Order: sequence, then structure tokens, then C-alpha cells
Amino acid sequence: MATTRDRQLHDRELVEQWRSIQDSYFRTAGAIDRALEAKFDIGLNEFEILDLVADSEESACRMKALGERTPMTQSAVSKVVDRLEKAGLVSRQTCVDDRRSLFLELTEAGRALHSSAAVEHRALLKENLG
Amino acid sequence: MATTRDRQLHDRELVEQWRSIQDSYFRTAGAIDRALEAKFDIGLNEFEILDLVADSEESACRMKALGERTPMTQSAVSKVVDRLEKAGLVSRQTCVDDRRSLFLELTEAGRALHSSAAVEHRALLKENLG
DNA sequence: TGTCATTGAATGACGCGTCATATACATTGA
DNA sequence: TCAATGTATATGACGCGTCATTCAATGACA
Repeated sequence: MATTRDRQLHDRELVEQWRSIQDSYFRTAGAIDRALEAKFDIGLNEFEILDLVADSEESACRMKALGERTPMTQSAVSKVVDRLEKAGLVSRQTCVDDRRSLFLELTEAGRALHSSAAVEHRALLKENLG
Repeated sequence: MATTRDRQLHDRELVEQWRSIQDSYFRTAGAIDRALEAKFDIGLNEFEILDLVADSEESACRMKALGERTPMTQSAVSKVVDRLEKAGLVSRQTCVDDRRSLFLELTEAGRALHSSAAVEHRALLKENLG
């Protein structure tokens, strides 16, 4: 049978493992966020949405789909898109089939920024993930 | 030499890997946070501080040391401790050697809550980390 | 066609973390 | 002993994410 001592050891390992995950998550996310903020004036979440939009160019009614590919809330996505739109990087297009939906398009500026920022993003991922 | 195609494949893998880390991080943290919130009325960060304090019972001048064991900011730690203190789970003790410092002690209630919450916490870690 | 439930998105109140700063104490060195 | 500098924590303004709610458009079905 498992002794109390066994259980404590196991718990300690679990907690260690968790702390190390947290650490590497925060380290990586933080590094990317600061770099993008400094060089391109957008945060990590903004970039991730930009990246998803860039990636799925051409299928319709994005907004909804985005929510499914990100741990962000629907309302968070909506606000991130607000900022991207205000920054002139993305535009919301109404969707003719279903007028509740919207789909997103990169503007020229958005496309340009994305392609530079993506290089940075990939580089930092590589650097941080090993 | 590496072709553009090679680089794109490699980037895609990196991004996949990163999304999967994010996913498992958010899934785990979210699950723990919701459970602790529901059952014990404290958030994940509160628990982590509680857990650190419980773990290091007896060495002096905690506050500072805590900052070094957590990805949280010094000011975040200060505010988490505010809440824990308001909830009566922890108390700040002035430190005689260095009156700028504080060290923290679990109250009875804090100790009790921590030991129940820790069980839940470990269980969810195990469940989510595999 | 007229209800009723559902769905995509936006919004406002709210909590929390961060940054820059403030405050109190400590240390150093002349 | 008195600056000057450094260190431990607290605090206020601010940005962002979340939750609950709202609104418009759709779908289902009698």
C-alpha cells in the first residue's frame, strides 16, 4: 500500500512539475509579449488573433471560428479585435449569409505588420521552447 | 540548405507546440481556479501563496522570499496577501531584525483551509498533468 | 405566419495584475 | 553622525479579461 510518505513525495513532484510549467509558460509568453509590444506596439493576444486571421484567410465568418481556436473568451476576442481595428490592422466585414456574423480581413498594414511580427514570434518561440 | 518550405514547416510545428502548451496551461489553471473558487472561495494565486507560506513555515521575513518563488510581481504578491489577510487566512507579522520586512503566518483558519484545498489542488494537477 | 428558443457578437461593471511611484527603514562611507 | 544610496513593502492609475446581459438575426415548428 502507499504510505503517507509516498503520497507526499508524489505530491511534491507534481507541484514541482506544475511550477516548472508555469515558469516556462510565463517566461515564454512574457518574452514574446514584451518584444512585440516594444517593436510593433501590439500585445501577444493581438498578435495571436492576427496570426489566426492571417492563417485562415478566405474561409468566411471568422469571428466565431476564432473563438474556437484560442483559449480566449468570446468577449475577449471581440475586444482584441476592437483594438486591432482601431489600430487599422484588421477590418470587420459583414457576412451576407448570416447577418449576425462578421468576418475579418487583414488590412495592408495588418498584413505587413503580421509578417514582420511573425518572424520575431517564431524566433522567440524557438529560443524559449528549446 | 534549408528551403523556405522547410522553414515554414518548422515554424508551423513550433506554433502547434506552443498552442498545445497554452492549451494545457489554461485548461489546468482554469480547472484548479474554478474548483478552488467554488469550494473554498479563493483563487489560484491566493492558493499558491498560501501553499508557499505553508511550505516554508518558520524561516523569517517571508514576503520578500515569496516574490522569488512565483512569477508574480512584488505588487501582485502584496495584493494577494491583502486579500488573504482580509479573509483571515494569513497574518502579517512585523519583523524585528529588519522593520521594513514582514513575514507571514497562516492563521488557524488558513491552515485548515490550506490542508483541504491542497488535496483538491494536487488531485486536479494529477488529473490534468497526466 | 407568429411565437419561442437559439446563436453571433457587443457592452458595462468588475476584479486583478502591472507599472511607476511613494514611504519607511537600512546601510555605507566620509 | 549625516548625507546618499539601497531595499522591503504599499498604493494608485490604468489596461485587459471575465461574467452577465443585451441586441439583432435565425431557425423551428405549430
